[in-house]
Amino acid sequence: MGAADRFYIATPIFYVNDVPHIGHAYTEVAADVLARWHRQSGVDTWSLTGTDEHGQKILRTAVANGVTPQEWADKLVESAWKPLLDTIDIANDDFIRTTEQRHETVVQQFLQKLYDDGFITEGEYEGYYCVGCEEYKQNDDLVDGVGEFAGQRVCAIHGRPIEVLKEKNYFFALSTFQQKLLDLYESQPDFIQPASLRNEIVSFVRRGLDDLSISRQSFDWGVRIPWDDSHVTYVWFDALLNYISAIGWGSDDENFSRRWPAVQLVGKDIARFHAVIWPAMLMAAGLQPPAKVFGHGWLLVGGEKMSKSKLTGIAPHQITEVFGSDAFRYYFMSAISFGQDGSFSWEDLSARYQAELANGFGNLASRVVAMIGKYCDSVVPAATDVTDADRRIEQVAADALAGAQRALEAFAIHDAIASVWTLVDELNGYLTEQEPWKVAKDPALEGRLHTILSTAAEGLRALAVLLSPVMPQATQKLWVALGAEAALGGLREQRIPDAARWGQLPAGAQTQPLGALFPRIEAE
RNA sequence: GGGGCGGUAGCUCAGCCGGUCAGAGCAGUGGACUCAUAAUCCAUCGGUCACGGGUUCAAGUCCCGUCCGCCCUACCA
Repeated sequence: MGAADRFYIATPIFYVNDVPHIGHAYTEVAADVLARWHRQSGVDTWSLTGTDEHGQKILRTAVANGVTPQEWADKLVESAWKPLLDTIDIANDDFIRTTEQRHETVVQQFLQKLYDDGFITEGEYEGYYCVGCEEYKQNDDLVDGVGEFAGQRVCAIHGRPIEVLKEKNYFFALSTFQQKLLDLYESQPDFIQPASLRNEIVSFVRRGLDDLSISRQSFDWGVRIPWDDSHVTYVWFDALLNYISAIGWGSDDENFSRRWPAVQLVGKDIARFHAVIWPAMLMAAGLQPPAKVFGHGWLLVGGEKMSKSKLTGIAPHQITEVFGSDAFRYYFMSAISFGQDGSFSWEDLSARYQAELANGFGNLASRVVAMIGKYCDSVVPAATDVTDADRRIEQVAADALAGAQRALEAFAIHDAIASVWTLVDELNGYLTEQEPWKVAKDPALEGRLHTILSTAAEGLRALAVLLSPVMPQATQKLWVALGAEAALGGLREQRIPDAARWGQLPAGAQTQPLGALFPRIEAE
């Protein structure tokens, strides 16, 4: 099976201790739209997401809450992360947790293989250790001391001097992969996208790589190092392996070779792990690197990256409760150039909802379905008197599809939506020009009336298919209202490449009343 | 300190290799229309493309400098 026939997309897995915010949701929605689009294009598609549950932070919060780390993780997965996927209507094929047996087994197998092949060596890790926190600190976590500790670097949390501690660690020979990585970036220029991120990564790798410490001795919430159970695996090394553990590496070779390699969708902050460490790990194990690492931008609130400490973090449900999940998906996918940072504001969301969804697409659906109800007894009419104006709609639909496919290939989700939207705009203009409400008054023009409404209904049929990956709920309602569910089968079974083929919605299909797809939202 | 990205109409942003590139959407204004969620359609107002130099026949578009903003600098999408 060729690369074009299959599509495996993976999101980063959520660190369970985080609080879900719209940034997490943004990544998920993007992956979901890409997956749904490919699936409906007839591509053998698999989409994966999940949770990252090991590490000291989780251990500590679990202890603070008086439960075991596993219980703590279980609780967060069920109360926060799986509900997030429902909130934004994600249709993932699998959900992997790093505490699952299927994952831990793979981590150990993988480590053992690298160890046996000489890619893992013993070394000594030297770091700043805060006794209060009971953990090693990065330089960022330190501040200048005051008072009796003036002149020293101290822990930002405890304000006390840190100790320099040494610990035996196992190291992954990352440094030996520098040239191989550079060769990869060179031979596969779109391995890292967008280009700005690629440049960043390339120059980072050129500066040289250190071996990576991949084990910890100071706590025990993690996957045991198979040949030395006094160590647990470094969380990132553990977490990255989810992308292959979930598809059966080491246990189901057939499925593994069917799915791998993956497109990795990541926030640009963790691109380094995915575009440097991860491919190196795979190379060490003799596996193909990911197909692509695509780094999307940040959601900015008030011009700055969202953050909890600045209280700009927004929970996805705050948005979906007001506007619905379709609007959430549409807004972030259409308003932001995928790959670049984008501003979020309630005002912008609200304005676009009103202008584009309620007044644009939603109202178009309303007026067409209402006219078929009113002038044609709720039966889709036949196009018997076709003019250039009607053919033009057909052409716009074909162009919209072609443009969307081109854009999607390049992961330009916003451009794909814009291309589809040309059909929304064209249909609204078409109705205004054709004035079916006037044509309806003259019995002699019945053929034209039917043709106009048939064309409009057919256009809506195409829109329902093309927009279903972005707005599964509204398009489903429209699909049923058009009588398409009964006449053509389920919306999800419709093939995107066929979406612009005219004349699919048969004359005689029974339409049903359609409530507002995107009801007006009164100002709060 | 080093690195990245950005500064284009009131707002959010397109503008790839320099030559209809001064644009889109929204907001504003005027008009048309009534099938529809007072919605749609047409027209229109609006910018010395951050600032200063330079290269060029020609520069938002390349080069240098300055100012401003954001981000990264090994474990936050």
